[in-house]
Amino acid sequence: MSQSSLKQEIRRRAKNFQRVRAAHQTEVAEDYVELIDDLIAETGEARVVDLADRLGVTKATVNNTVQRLVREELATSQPYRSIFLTPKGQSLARKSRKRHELVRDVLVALGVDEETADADAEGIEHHVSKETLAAFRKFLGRGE
Amino acid sequence: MSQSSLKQEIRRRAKNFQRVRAAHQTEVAEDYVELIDDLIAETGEARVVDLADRLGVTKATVNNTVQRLVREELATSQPYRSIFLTPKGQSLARKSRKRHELVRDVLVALGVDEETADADAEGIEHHVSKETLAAFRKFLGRGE
DNA sequence: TGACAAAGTTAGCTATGACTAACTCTGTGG
DNA sequence: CCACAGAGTTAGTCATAGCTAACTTTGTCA
Repeated sequence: MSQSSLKQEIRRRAKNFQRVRAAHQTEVAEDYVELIDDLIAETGEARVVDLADRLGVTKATVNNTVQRLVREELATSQPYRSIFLTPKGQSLARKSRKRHELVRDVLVALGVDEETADADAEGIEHHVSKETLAAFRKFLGRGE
Repeated sequence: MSQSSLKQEIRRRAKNFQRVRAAHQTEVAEDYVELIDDLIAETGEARVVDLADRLGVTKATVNNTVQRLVREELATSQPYRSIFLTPKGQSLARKSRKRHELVRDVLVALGVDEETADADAEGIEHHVSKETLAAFRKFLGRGE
């Protein structure tokens, strides 16, 4: 490999690490909006205490994060009231859920048991590119 | 679903989120030791400046993280000298590389192009359980 | 109707992991 | 043999994301 293409390769990989780090910052938001959407569907409202229980964190942590979601215009909240999603938040929630299900289904198709597949999909889903999602859909025979 | 199994389900999912968060804390360490191992193999030594270039961060950031690796007994370093892995660090590096390659190969087998597969594997590899890795090996016909 | 439990909030702490800027050390080429 | 460029380090800042402890608000039921 030439000197210049070696440098290019190094830069390409660096960009990739940067992409992964960026994905991390969106993960939390995706997990929250998906859960908020679920809770509203299941119980009619999304409360701090329920998010805390389901995420395995304290109410204080949920509060902090919800404030970030509000700042990013993914959610709305009034003091002492339950949390709602903005249209932007809803669309992110649905996109996240679909992606989660696709990843889980691929894992199951590869022979992973359902519970493990669901658990692993939670970590994996945030790092799957559009191209890979398309390949997954094709693999499962769900159109391109 | 009964009340008690609903609660169990909630606890199970909370544990899973906690597991994913814990995985995040090991990701950085895994990326570093893998790169350090690569650099030593390729160039004979692992320098701060090369790690910084390849990870897309500054030298200061690399320094901080290397100190954490030393604290966790994954690496050793003397001031103004290059970085080495402890046996524990080497074993983590090799485990990480194998896992990365396995994930990449599965993605390629599913029809993802090589460059995308390698890029996505970087984010995904840290969230794949033993069970799923075993299923991947079986899927690729590489023994159980 | 008001006490109190449950829910929500706030304040203040920790660690990680990123940054810049300013510094020191190393080692090599003139 | 030493100047200086390049490498490494340190100090100080910021945001995220977690925690506990202490507080306030809400809403229910005796």
